[in-house]
Amino acid sequence: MQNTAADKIARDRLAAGALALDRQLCFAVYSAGLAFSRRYKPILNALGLTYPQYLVMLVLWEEDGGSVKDIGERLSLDSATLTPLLKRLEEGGLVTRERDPADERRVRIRLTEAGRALRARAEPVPAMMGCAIGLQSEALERLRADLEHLRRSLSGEEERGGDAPA
Amino acid sequence: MQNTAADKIARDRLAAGALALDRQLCFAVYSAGLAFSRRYKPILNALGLTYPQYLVMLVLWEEDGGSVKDIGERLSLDSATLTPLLKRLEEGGLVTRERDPADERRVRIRLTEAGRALRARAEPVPAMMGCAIGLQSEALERLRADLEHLRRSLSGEEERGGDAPA
DNA sequence: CACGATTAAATCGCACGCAAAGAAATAGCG
DNA sequence: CGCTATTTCTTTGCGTGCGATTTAATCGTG
Repeated sequence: MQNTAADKIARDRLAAGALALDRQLCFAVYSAGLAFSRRYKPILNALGLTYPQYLVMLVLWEEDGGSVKDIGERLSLDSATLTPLLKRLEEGGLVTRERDPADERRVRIRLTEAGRALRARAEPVPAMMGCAIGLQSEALERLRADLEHLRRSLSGEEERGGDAPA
Repeated sequence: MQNTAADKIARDRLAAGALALDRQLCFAVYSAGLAFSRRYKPILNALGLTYPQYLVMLVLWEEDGGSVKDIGERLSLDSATLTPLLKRLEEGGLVTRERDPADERRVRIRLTEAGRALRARAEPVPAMMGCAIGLQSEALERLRADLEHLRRSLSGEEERGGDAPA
């Protein structure tokens, strides 16, 4: 595989096409997501949480006592992911898992006292992360909103304002 | 945990704080990333690739013959992630893995004929994904650029007013 | 009430993503 | 040259994500 100059030119022209890594929105999102989780890791480590566990705790701090499915809908994760994660939170003493007496199919997740107490220690986390981001809050909010729109489009939750339903 | 109306109001005020899930940029990125990979899955399945494998192939289609480290730097993934992934691509007959004779620490990754041929089948993928996204291309590009900036900030590649070489 | 359909979790298998430790080769320095 | 430090890749272990399957409970219909 010797590369002649002509070969390289030919490859570069192809690379400039639709498959160019650097123009993939998906890669930008993927890569930013990894960067986020790496940045969060040492901070959340101090709280004894992984990044997905932190997200689950955010849900619970807003709305305690939901079922596994409820939490899954909030985060768009399914029970195959959440069940083991929630068991680890339970082992860590942050939540309890109990079958709902009114519907034994459901498992209700409730914060323990330790789980609620952890909220205070998590309070400064967003500000700490904010320092790591070089964007003004208006730009941040626009970016967040664009991503939410993107997620909705990708999930097929089209919300008509221009997107013709198939 | 009976919820009185007062409790709920108290919780909502807390939820409106910095820890509110729906105002976390990190969650928007995380969630959009998962939505992307779910959307890509059936398409890439037809090519016999996972989503991270697809990203590696994008790199190789642009620049063949790099080392594991080279690919890792392009995608910001380390060799612990890439080694097994590349072995699977090798098993699938898409790449070869050979120690570099000039430096036996390196493993050079090269596309096989099948690996190069797969490019043609991948060509329509971006257009297929484009249809799934409800944004104009200008907005898309702005979003992509914002995310790239975000990734850089998070990775500590700060470039305040241009990339200051360390 | 019976019984098939649906729903909610759990379980299993596989592929990441990464920290930590290990192995092999090279670089650097006296 | 010799020896240590560094670089590159590999391996191991753990925690996600998720498809597929299983189990148990509830729903809907007759």
